[in-house]
Amino acid sequence: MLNADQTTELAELFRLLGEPNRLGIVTSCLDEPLSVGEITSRLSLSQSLVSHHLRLLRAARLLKAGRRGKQIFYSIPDCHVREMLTNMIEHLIEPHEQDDDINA
Amino acid sequence: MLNADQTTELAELFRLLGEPNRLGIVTSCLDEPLSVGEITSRLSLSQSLVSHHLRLLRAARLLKAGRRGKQIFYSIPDCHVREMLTNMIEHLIEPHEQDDDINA
DNA sequence: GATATATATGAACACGTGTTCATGCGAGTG
DNA sequence: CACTCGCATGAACACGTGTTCATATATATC
Repeated sequence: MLNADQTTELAELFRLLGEPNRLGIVTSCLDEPLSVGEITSRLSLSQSLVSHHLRLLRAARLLKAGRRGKQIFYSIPDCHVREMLTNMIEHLIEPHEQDDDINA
Repeated sequence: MLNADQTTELAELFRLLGEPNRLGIVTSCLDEPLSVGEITSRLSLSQSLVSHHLRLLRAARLLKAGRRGKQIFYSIPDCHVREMLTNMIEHLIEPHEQDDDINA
């Protein structure tokens, strides 16, 4: 299916989305590009923290950056990321009996 | 978009997929249900480790378990998980100039 | 029922990582 | 050109978490 390196690389993407604040940053950019300041105030996080996270998300191409005047706006780079998030949200809200058990 | 609790819950799902061994376990079950023993030998991991990971994945409904004879087989529970993985893989292999930079 | 096989669980350790505080940098503006 | 605003970076700490070793459970088979 996937070799070890690919798996590690893919896991790295998921790991980035696996931190609440970071995921919040990504999802907040789903509707419209947001400036760093906007993200900071909407999520009530320190500006430093947001910047640290944005750097990682940008590097992984989970967000893309673009300057508009003084500010830098972040947005979702492609449809795969968007659809992936959609699917995961659907999985989350999907009704489910907690058949955690072996018997299904 | 998503409230804080939903974001945390969703992040938890991604966090689980964000560990290479765990992601390997999930993706190895993409094609066909696999027994714990099969997973253990294919990924060359300790049986204990695999079981620990399976427990978490099962609880998060990223995998479902079913007994067949002596063994327990794990498989992907629904289409959302499968599609989500597909999208993420496509995002991974997507050609990209490393425009990590602000200028796009 | 006893033994073996397949999987699950618990405790403990080593390590990575999210966060903060302080500071640096660069583009726009007067 | 100096100044400021918006964002980025670096160091350091506190905490969570993946892994292993040892052991427990449960389902088949004899």
